[in-house]
Amino acid sequence: MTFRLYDSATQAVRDLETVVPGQVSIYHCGLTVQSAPHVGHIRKEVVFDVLRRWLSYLGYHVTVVANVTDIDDKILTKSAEAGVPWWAHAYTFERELHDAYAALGCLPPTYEPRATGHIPEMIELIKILIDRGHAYPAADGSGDVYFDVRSWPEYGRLSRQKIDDMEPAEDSEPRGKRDPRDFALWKGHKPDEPQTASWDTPWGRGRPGWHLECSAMAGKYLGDEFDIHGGGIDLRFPHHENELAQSIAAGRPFARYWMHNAWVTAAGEKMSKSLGNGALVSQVTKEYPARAVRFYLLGPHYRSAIEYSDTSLAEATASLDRIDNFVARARDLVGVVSSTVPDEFADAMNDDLGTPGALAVLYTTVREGNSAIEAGDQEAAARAFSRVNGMLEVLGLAADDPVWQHQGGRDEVLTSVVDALVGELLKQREDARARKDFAAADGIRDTLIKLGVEISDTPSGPKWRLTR
RNA sequence: GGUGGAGUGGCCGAGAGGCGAGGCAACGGACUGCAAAUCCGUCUACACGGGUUCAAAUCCCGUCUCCACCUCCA
Repeated sequence: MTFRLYDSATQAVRDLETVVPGQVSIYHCGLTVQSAPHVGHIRKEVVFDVLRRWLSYLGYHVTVVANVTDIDDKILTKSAEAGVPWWAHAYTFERELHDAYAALGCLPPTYEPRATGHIPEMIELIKILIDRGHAYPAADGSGDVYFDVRSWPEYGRLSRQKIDDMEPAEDSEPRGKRDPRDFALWKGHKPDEPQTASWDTPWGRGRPGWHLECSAMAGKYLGDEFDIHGGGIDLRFPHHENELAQSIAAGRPFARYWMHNAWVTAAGEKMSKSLGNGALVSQVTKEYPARAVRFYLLGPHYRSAIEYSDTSLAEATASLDRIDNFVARARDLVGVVSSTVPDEFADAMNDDLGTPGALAVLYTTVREGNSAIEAGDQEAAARAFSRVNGMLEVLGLAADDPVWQHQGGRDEVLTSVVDALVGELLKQREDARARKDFAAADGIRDTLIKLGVEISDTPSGPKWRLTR
């Protein structure tokens, strides 16, 4: 079975047919580094990380590009308010973005270009558009350069809107536009903006428009035609519509598939900074294990909205805990095994990245594995263990995946010391149990539980594991 | 006004004409000194009103409610 993906442009699930056989090129719009990322932002990173891992598992050579928008209106406004240079502001939150996606076990993109590093590519693209009659410098001499939507009959194709049905922009000072829906490719420098935030062009000093940079960078790193263009569903219009128009109007075939993830909601409403309901990644990963947060984000399908709540996070933590518990028991019984992936899991993943179905297979396999352990069936336990390993690896949830190693707590030396200490206490507890001094035995157990060590009495003696 | 999406059992969340996704919680049982963990079992749902069909959560018509995009947004 081949990998199939829902393409927002055609509103259909289609078999993945890549530009170059055996290779997949993916561009997903990164963040504007203007403030700290919340769970909603990071959902996109996790979704595309799993996509990338799955395609790699299928044998594709995957190239992922995610840009960093390090210059825009908000960055200029906020940095001015904070009294720091705009680029310092941008770097600060770029680092926070990196911390956030690393915290959730996301591999860094193959290339992560910054908008400000690609001004020449953008200027070149604007030239092509002007030459072809699809762009023009603003009539008011502001230095703005606009895309002429009326010159491009297909404008609105991606979001299936007709130009005349769209609400005209509200701010609408005409600003030298031919049509209110024309969007800025380039923004002329304004006197109150820092000189460092503008570059020379044939049309005067200025800075990039948001839409243009993605077209320019996608073209540079992935070529004129590439496979998958992704981002949050809220980017479909205007951002992706505009990217598509610019790129195709410039003679580039651009993306074959458009993949959009739904948002994270809080109390039913889209998580966003302006509503003040954004749960910061840095905060959430303090309250819940980072792997559990990732697990939570993979529970619903990527095209469904996902509700953020303490209940959901607590549930995800409990569920992952159960899986981890199986992994620990299985490793204890059968040692290290190889990794495989069950067919049903592969089917679910191949069907538009169906993580909910894939997780159902994971749970089922865990139950089968636990049953096998109960029954003392080593062979069946090993089989289940190897499948669980394989599934966890593909989902980026394997506890021993290098992406999690940087988050403390599982240091080897520390673990061996704790192991010895807990072992000593368990020996004392066993002695107490042997002389039927259950009060003393339970006292030791209660202490350990309080410290985050869970005890299980098994036929082969007591076992322990960390619960946090 | 235009475009897109949603309403599923106590809660979360899949599915998208027929064979009970799954998880969490709860309860009952097995196991245990007691627990924990684990396993087995119970909880048979699809906003509302019509219709099509041998068969509808799924298709069609209508109604209600909610969310999102059309302005910066993952």
